[in-house]
Amino acid sequence: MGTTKTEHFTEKQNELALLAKALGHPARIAILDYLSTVDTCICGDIVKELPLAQPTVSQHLKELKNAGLIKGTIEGNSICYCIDETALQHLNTYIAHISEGISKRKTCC
Amino acid sequence: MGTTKTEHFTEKQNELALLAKALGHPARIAILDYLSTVDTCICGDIVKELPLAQPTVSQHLKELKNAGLIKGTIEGNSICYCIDETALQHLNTYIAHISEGISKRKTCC
DNA sequence: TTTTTATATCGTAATATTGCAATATAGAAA
DNA sequence: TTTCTATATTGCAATATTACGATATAAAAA
Repeated sequence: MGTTKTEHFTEKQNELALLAKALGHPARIAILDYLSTVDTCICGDIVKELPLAQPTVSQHLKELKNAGLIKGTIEGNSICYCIDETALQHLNTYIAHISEGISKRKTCC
Repeated sequence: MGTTKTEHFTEKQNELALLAKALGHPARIAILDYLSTVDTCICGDIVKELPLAQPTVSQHLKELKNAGLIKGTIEGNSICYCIDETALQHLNTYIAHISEGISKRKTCC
């Protein structure tokens, strides 16, 4: 065990879970926070900003990239990372969908 | 290691990460999906709905409850679970905040 | 070319998560 | 009370995540 039984759930449920999972670490939230406040977005700046070693930050960046939450473009020697809003909008749409669903039911608890 | 270094991040970052983490499993997304479509919300129905054993579902429900995403009320013999929208709204607010931050910067990548 | 600078990957230890059988608990029904 | 029904908890095996030192890679600078 320790393995999520993804095969039993819908593709959408799995996708949303992966997206949320990528947001489920304070370092990754901190990275998004930082990226949303700066004009330039060089990887090295993120490493300096976070209280974690460079390989650890690199790993978190990879996970955010895998989830589609950020994208990176090579800029000479270094890499420019920035937020891809599309993925975030998916989450927002989902939450809105759930809220709408609830508003159509009787409140039970 | 294996332990998240929460002490280095802000309270808000940690809270949001915990919230997102709770959403970061397809079974828990499936539970929210289900709760948003039914009027009654008896725990047993959720167990029947999900392709997981009862103890596993119970564990997922506990995590959703810990994150404040659902609440449960005792209803005689059984328990009535339902979504608490407040937590979901926190996530939505955060995403909106990030989006707003981005729109104020020059697009870089 | 050699060296520096920036980032990624590998390997690994510590810890967390997932899933379930077995069992506990507690209210309802008999 | 005894039994049934609904849910939670315990214990454990399998796997995943987090963090980082050491190392690789690759472009820039010297």
